[in-house]
Amino acid sequence: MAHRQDQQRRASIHDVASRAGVSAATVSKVMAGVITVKPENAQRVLEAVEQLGYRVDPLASDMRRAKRRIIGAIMPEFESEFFGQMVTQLEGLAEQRGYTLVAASSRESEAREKEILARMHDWRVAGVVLAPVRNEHGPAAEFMKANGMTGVLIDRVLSDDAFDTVSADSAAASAEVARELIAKGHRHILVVGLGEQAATVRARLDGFRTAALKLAPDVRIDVVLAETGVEPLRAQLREYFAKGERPTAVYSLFLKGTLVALSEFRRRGWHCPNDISLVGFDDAEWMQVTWPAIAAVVQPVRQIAGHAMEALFARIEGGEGPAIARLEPCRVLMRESVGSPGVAAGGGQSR
Amino acid sequence: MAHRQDQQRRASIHDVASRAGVSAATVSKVMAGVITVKPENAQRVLEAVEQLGYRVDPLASDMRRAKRRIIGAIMPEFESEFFGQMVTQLEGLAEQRGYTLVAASSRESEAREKEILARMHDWRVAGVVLAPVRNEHGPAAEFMKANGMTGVLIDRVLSDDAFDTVSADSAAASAEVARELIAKGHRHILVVGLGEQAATVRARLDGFRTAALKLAPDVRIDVVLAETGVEPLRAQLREYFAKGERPTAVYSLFLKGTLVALSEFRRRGWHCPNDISLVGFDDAEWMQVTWPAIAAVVQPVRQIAGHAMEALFARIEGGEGPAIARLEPCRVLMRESVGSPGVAAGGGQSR
DNA sequence: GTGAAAGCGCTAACAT
DNA sequence: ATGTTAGCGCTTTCAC
Repeated sequence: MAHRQDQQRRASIHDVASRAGVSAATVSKVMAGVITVKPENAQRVLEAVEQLGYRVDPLASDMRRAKRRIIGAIMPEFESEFFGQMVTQLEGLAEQRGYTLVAASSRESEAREKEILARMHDWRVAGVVLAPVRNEHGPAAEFMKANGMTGVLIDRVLSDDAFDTVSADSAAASAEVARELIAKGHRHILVVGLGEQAATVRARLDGFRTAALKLAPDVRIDVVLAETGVEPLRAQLREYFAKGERPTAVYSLFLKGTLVALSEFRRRGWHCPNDISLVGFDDAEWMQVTWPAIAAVVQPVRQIAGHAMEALFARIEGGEGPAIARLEPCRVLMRESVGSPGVAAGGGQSR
Repeated sequence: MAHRQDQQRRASIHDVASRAGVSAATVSKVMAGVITVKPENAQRVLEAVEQLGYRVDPLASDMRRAKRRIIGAIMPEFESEFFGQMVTQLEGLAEQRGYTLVAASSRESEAREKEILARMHDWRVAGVVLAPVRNEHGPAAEFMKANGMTGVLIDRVLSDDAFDTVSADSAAASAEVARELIAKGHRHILVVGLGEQAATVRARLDGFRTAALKLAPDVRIDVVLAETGVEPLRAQLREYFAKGERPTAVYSLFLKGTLVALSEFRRRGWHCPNDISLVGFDDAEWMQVTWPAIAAVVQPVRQIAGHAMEALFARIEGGEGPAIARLEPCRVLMRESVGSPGVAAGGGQSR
């Protein structure tokens, strides 16, 4: 059993050194795993460490180094499954390399995003994984550039010339959604999104439109894009339907949009898929247990996190070269919320 | 505009000092807002700070202090709305007091929980907000006690004699659920939960049972408690229904249980509320947009976070006295998933 | 192989 | 009011 100096001041490297009868420098070497220490001494150090319950103070240790072994992660929010999983993944990957992840939420505010980045710079983090609120051209990326910070951009980005980027292959996934909807016979489709998320929304919209028009030149694609915020989107959507528009399917480009669409369907008494079909970008656990289950594009969180960290550490360890942009393939899960127009679904809905 | 030493080594307190023609100590005082500095000098310091883009290194600054201005937060997971909101709240509250929140996920593992705590101790955090995997008696709380760490326990706890605790008033909320279900005429109710979360589950179950039996002594309450993990719960639930049991309502004591219940209903082709009613502890955004909307107990995240931080900082600032246990009142949202047995719901479900 | 010395960037006592 | 001194706990030359 290790005896600890409970409640007391924690043992420092000097305590260990004197107990082991060596210098602090030697203890430091043993802790760092340097092999040039006489086995006998190493043994005594290890014993002292055990007896005193000594542990290296990571912050003090980092003081002397150039970069601290801390990775900063900035997400637009923590409340959704996607970003929750992302943080969990990033945390694990950082840990594996002996780094600590410090995560912060920009709460969908670019101003706050920049403040957090400044704080992370103060902390002299080794690198940052930034999921920007809008896109790769925000003030945060600017700040990172201006201050020579090393970082990787993820999610709401396409590519950048200063930083590596990793995101879901929005265009390809959207094209697949288009194929599915067209194949089911949909010829009037509404796409909803948030203009704020510029590049990503563009990619998703273009990917969808291009594929859809190619397969069915006569398809009508309406677009409701709110510039900013979920509530304005709700209002615009309500207005759109109030005009009497009656698409047979809705493709939502982001999770909150899917929720808004569902709640607008509720208001009007429409059921999926009989009255209207629905597919959303971003999957969530609940989508497979509701009736009907909601079709969704599943983003490969693990791959995004993995490749982001890979790229980040490559840069931290001095990797040079032009910024690379990765697109990770998504899976499209066509569930019960999608049907064919004019064909009542069997099973679930009607009783 | 501030001129920064872009890319270069960041300005240190000495750079500022020499540029302002004062000593580092004076700069330190100015930065700390000490008023005993001659206005003229303070002015020059501020100018130098501006010109060099100087910012205090919070870690270096903390080296000299007893406690570091870091708060650790340990959550069982980041993927659910509840803990996501919790982290967001805690982050904001820590920030307000000039502290940085470092959040970590124990991934529902007590072993990992303890490891993280040890790491936080290494970091010499000023305090910890711990949402334990099981309850207040786990190895993590033990570790905190043994090492004289200051902390607050939240969520899956009731009370403790070593640490302040803050959690939802599970018993009261469950009693309200019982009242609602009994009032609707339910006399055969299934409660599902996770035994792991001992104290909390007990409180929820007892609160429910006591209230229900008081109002309707003839009520039959079945209980399916998996000891550990969601999948075993699913299996037990399946077995329960396979026996031909047919309660008119299900009360799930935690979010994942609600999802499992819904998916089991799906398997059997049961709809809420006509075939069976459902209420779950823990609300989520999607629950109000599905059809039917799912009834839920809403935990007061802000209050829990707020009071937890209040208690924590009181201790950090030397507050003595016996540990207090706070219970925060919940709201119960009875939505469409709850009906009366034998009475078909109007509107939504049938078409 | 090992230890003494010199800091990392900052703050807190103590003089002045 | 300000500067000097002495570290916080650690790592890292660089002699020995």
